[in-house]
Amino acid sequence: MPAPKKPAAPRTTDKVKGKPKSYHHGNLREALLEAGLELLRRDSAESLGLRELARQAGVSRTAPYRHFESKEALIAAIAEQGFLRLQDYQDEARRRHPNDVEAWFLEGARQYIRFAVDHPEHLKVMFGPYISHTPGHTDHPVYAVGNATFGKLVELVETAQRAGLVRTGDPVEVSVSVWSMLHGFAMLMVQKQFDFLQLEQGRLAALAEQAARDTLAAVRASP
Amino acid sequence: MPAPKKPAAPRTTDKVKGKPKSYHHGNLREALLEAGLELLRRDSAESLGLRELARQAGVSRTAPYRHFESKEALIAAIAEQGFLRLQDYQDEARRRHPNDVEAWFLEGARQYIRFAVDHPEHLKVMFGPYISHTPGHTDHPVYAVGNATFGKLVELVETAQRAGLVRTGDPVEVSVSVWSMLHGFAMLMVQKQFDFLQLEQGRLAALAEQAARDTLAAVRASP
DNA sequence: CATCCATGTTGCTGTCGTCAACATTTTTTT
DNA sequence: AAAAAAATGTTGACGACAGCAACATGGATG
Repeated sequence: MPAPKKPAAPRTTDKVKGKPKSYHHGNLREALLEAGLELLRRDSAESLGLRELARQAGVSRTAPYRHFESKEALIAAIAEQGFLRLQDYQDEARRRHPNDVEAWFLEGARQYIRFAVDHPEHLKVMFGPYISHTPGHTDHPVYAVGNATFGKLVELVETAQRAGLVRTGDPVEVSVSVWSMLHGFAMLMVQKQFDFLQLEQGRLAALAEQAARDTLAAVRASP
Repeated sequence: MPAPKKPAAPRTTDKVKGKPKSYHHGNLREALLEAGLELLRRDSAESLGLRELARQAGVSRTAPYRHFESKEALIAAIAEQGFLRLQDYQDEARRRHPNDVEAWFLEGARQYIRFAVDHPEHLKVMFGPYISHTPGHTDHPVYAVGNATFGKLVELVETAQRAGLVRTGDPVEVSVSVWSMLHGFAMLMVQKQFDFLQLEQGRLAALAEQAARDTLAAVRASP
């Protein structure tokens, strides 16, 4: 009874050292995505390069091209992960408050910010200038996933409208305002643009809570 | 009566062609900034490189280093210009409605978005990931100018608070919400993130106006 | 077992940012 | 006015990068 399959990684975890002589990596694609996130977390910027990633994965410089068409494609793949994770965060908000639209809305806003706090590197890649938005590139999966994420927001807004919580009108228009507020706060925070305010410990959390509440206030139905 | 001084540019405007044999450019610093904006406008992205700029200015590759310490310093200088211009836009809002706080506030919001529409390349550079926010870099003039820009917003908020238009509380906290909303909308727009909504002609302007109104709603004093 | 094909490698080209050393022009000092 | 100093521009070089082409390897499939 020979082992029928070996889908798992033959290489366990060898970032740089330890080369178990296998010519094929076995799990390079995921290893590259993981290394990419790791790099973004540490170096926090542009420095992310295919060669560097290859090095981290213990593989040769052009090996990544067997799994990603280009550097941009790799970054787009990471962004795609990010959108999926953000959707998880949103689902969690809905799960916590299935019967209270206002609580759901507020928690959704908090969860957006929480996602930014937990995964800043994902957010930077999702909304940074790395992914080209020129027509022709828009067939990459990341766009579909991004759209779906926005779609979830629109659903929430529609529900909130039906409940009389949020002002009437084109739900997409309302959603754009909501998105703008949360996106703006999250990006400014993640990019450390609030640092010059010299906020004391715990003050940022208060700001985040206020931003969440203000997001609702921005689109709340007038009484 | 010999001409006492020649502070103006001996080279008029020669982007690539026409080399009036002068060894010194005479106005390289500004020429580089201008060329940088031009490049950002066209190529709309990362492609901005010191060598390319030097080429555009009709000068040799490392000449820019006599005026900017590094690529990042040049970008920071462009960003600085941007903040100053944004302040002009804000001053205009104040000038238009000196005696009506609500109109001033709304116009200020509109002017922020208008700045984004008129000068997207500036905005991208001001808030893109090009300028390092790690401690040690924060001595560049761009930070002071950026702070001053935020300070103007805080002033407006304080005035609006005194007039009973905007909710009480730490004006900085309120300002952060206002900034987040406008920044979020402006950045999403400039980065073409609304494109997937397939907005019809003129629809974006409606979205912008709504965003401006929602910004006020977000922090309005409860009646 | 022979073949195919996905995967990984080495070699190369053209680009970039930046440093060092040198050249030229302008300004300041003697 | 001559000489020294400062500002500005140039060429050469280094290391790093993205990406292409040609080649190598080894597991999967007949």
